[in-house]
Amino acid sequence: MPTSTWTRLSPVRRERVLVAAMDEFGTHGYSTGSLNVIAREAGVAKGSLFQYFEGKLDLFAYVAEQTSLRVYGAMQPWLDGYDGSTEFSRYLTDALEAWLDYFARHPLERGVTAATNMELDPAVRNAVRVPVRDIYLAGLRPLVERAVETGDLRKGADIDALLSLLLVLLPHFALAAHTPGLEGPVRLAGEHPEVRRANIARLIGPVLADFVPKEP
Amino acid sequence: MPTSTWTRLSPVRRERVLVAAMDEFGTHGYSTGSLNVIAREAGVAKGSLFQYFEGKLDLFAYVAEQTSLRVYGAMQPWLDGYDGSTEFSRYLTDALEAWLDYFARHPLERGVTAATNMELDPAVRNAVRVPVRDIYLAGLRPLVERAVETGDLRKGADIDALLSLLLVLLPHFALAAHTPGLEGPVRLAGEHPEVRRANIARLIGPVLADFVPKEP
DNA sequence: CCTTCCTGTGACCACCCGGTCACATGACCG
DNA sequence: CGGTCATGTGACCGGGTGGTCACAGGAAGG
Repeated sequence: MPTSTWTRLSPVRRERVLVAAMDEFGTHGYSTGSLNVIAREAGVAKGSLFQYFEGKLDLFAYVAEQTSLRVYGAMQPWLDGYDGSTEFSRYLTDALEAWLDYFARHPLERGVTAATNMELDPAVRNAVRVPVRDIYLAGLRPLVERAVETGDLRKGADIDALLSLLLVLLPHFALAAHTPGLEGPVRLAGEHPEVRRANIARLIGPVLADFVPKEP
Repeated sequence: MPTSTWTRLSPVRRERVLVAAMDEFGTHGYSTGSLNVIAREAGVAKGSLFQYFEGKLDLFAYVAEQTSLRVYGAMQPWLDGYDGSTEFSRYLTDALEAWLDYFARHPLERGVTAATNMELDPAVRNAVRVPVRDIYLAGLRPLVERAVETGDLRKGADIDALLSLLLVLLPHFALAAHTPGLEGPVRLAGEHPEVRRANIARLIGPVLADFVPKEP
């Protein structure tokens, strides 16, 4: 948790520090990220960082939390906007396209998401990855449950299984296009938007097939 | 690539260095892993490491390659053993159970696999993750193609899509049970083997549903 | 005016890093 | 024996790390 000094800070100074930290941690990860660099890029003395946060881990946890809130906020219209008026697999393809676009256009958030997902140290992961997963779950579960209620997903569908699969696929989709070695034969960084959209459908379609109602 | 000195080394000494490096990199990852620790744990002078490898990255790449070969070798019976005599989803569930067991019983290989998958630095990923993905693909594609030939998977199934999904799910399955924040609601670290097996089927079943022949 | 409190600062600390290199050891060979 | 070569060693190097702390500046309030 940030100190009370941090909360009293001028918004511009806060933003400068936050952006510098997102950039550094997002580019180099937690352990390799440097507080010296963050302070320099933010135009702030290193000592100041320790007046705002308890230490490196505290700062990283704050950065991860703020980032996931930004991402969550950007996707909120999609989470709220599902009303069963379109087929669920069509809706999900649209949402994933927006999801990919968001990370393509927000490299800072993408970097921090990558750093959060790829952190190895269990202590750091517990401080950072576990809370983020719970934020994802809190957003996705109501959506899926609503889709089952409206009959857009099959009654009796294994909701937990679908959520588990989405929790694997969402970060993958967000990062695969920009992370060497993550992409399989079906590419998500294709030049043409139409190709990319078709490929999203190729990947998510089969996963959903067992969850949608069977055609009579 | 290791130096010629390395190849001339006594097997015991090679193994001591390899194990120490797997342990250190597997526990702390590439950038945080320490050559000092590796040398100490292997009972070898630090200078010797630089006679065996060009530097830290060369050693890590070697460790990653050897590890993926060990893993590949352990799964080879499964890759070769598929003969279409059992339903494909049943076969894959069995294979994934063996996959999970292997990593549960081989913490060194699991650690290195995690470090390989979670490395953030693009230069390191290109040296390490991309080759490993190609090894996976080279093992999986023939298997899937064979299953389509035997009719165990639907004719005209989108093989590339299935491979892409497997490339996401396999490392996830290997690591989720031991990595905080990776597991979704359907847990793979369940105490009872039967529960774990059922959960594997809950996750892989829906993914395969669209690829198997439709029941008449 | 002085005092008090909050905030900002960067030199400084102990520590660890990857990498180097001058030297020791010892096997092999003429 | 002496000479050569491959190998092993660890002190040493420059550099970067997270974190600390004595001090400076300035606003508020008496």
